[in-house]
Amino acid sequence: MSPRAGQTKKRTRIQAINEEKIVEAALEIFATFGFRGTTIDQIAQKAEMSKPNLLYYFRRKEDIYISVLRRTLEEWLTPLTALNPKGDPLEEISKYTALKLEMSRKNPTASRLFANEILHGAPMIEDVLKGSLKQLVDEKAAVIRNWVREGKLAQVDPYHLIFMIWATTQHYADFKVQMRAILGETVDAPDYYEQAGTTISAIFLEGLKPRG
Amino acid sequence: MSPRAGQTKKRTRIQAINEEKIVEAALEIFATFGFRGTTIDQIAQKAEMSKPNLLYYFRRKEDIYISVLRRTLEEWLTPLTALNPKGDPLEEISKYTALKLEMSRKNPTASRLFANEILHGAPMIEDVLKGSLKQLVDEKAAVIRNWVREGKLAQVDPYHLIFMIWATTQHYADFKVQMRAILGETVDAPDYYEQAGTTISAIFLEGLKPRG
DNA sequence: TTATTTCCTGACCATTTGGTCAAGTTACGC
DNA sequence: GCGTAACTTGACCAAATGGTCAGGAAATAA
Repeated sequence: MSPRAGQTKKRTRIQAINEEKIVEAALEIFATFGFRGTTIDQIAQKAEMSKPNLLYYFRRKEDIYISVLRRTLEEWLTPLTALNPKGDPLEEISKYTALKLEMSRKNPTASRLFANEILHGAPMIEDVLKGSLKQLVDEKAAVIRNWVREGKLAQVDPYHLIFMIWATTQHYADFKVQMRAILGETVDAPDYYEQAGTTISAIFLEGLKPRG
Repeated sequence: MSPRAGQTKKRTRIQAINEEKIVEAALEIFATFGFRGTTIDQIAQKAEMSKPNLLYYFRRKEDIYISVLRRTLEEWLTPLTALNPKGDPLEEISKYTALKLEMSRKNPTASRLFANEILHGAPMIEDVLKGSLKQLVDEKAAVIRNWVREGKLAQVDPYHLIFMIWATTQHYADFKVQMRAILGETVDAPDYYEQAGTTISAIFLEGLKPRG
């Protein structure tokens, strides 16, 4: 019988290994070529197995894609959960921004996969976006709104602030090709993301106005 | 004889009309489905002509894509050229940011097309990125660097600042689906981009630190 | 009007690709 | 070791799709 990946039946040893190999291979291919641009053969080759064998674990191309997406999305949201209402506002936001930037550095592929899906209208994960994502963001937006109310932050809209942090940090994964075209190999140097962090942090905290 | 779109031969009246129709239709389809995800038939249908007829004007799918991309890219870069070295720094940057945000509002399709191309490694426009784009950005980065040196701006890296402005403003086109999932129809209300502009502007100028 | 160039189309083709299947092979519980 | 369930594969299929082509229709120059 076919194993029906995703369902929680007894997963055999080989099943666990192969599903992992497939999903890992698929992440990179999908992120590079998009859903339509990816062929099952490509994934199979990267995962070092035959196409029919891959299809034994995931009946449809779409199943692989969704599997990869959900895993990625979960990982992608984790940093926001760590935003602590009891912590120091500026410090919490700084930490969150740094964490997101670090993720763009360490796992740009995941960011690109996600960006690609959103860009094309998020047909496969609309429910997650309107569900757990919305819930989490609403919750954290309320936290930020409180901080503003208490005078611990400048008067800003919490949602737009969150979007701005996402945009800024994910840009370093999604648009790295453009950055490399402009800056050359600099973008691959070890201190590039450090500089980015410094600049981003400075602007978020102090703004562009010069201070005496 | 085939008309060879893009070359400057005598373009007949009908040729001009149809090429325009094709490119316009293609922009939307490509932005939504990506290069591989788009079929010539889709474009032909949207442009209200038969597939062979479309292929009479553009011999290959790739030709249409490149044509659309170059036109978009050009339009996309224009605002940066307006950054005036003699103007007031904070005001110039504010104006630039507002202009980019306005473009995201008015022409999100173009932004998404461009984002998609970069995301997939910019295989078709690498030369433009490393050429005219780089040149323009280098030039404007020097302007910003001067402003910083003269103490008219806080100490920030000009390139990272430019990237941050791009990221923030384009996010409102590229990730609008995500925003809509979180905020609902709010994002389609007339004052949504106004709020965005206010928040972005506030943060870029003043930062998040509360002021007495 | 007529000749010629441009424009347009239905029919067609080759390739790619998602997905199936029958039949073998391997792993594993007993 | 043995039987069964899990795993693997080559061969195959149907649909989708990029692109061609011969010939007809329309525009336009003479």
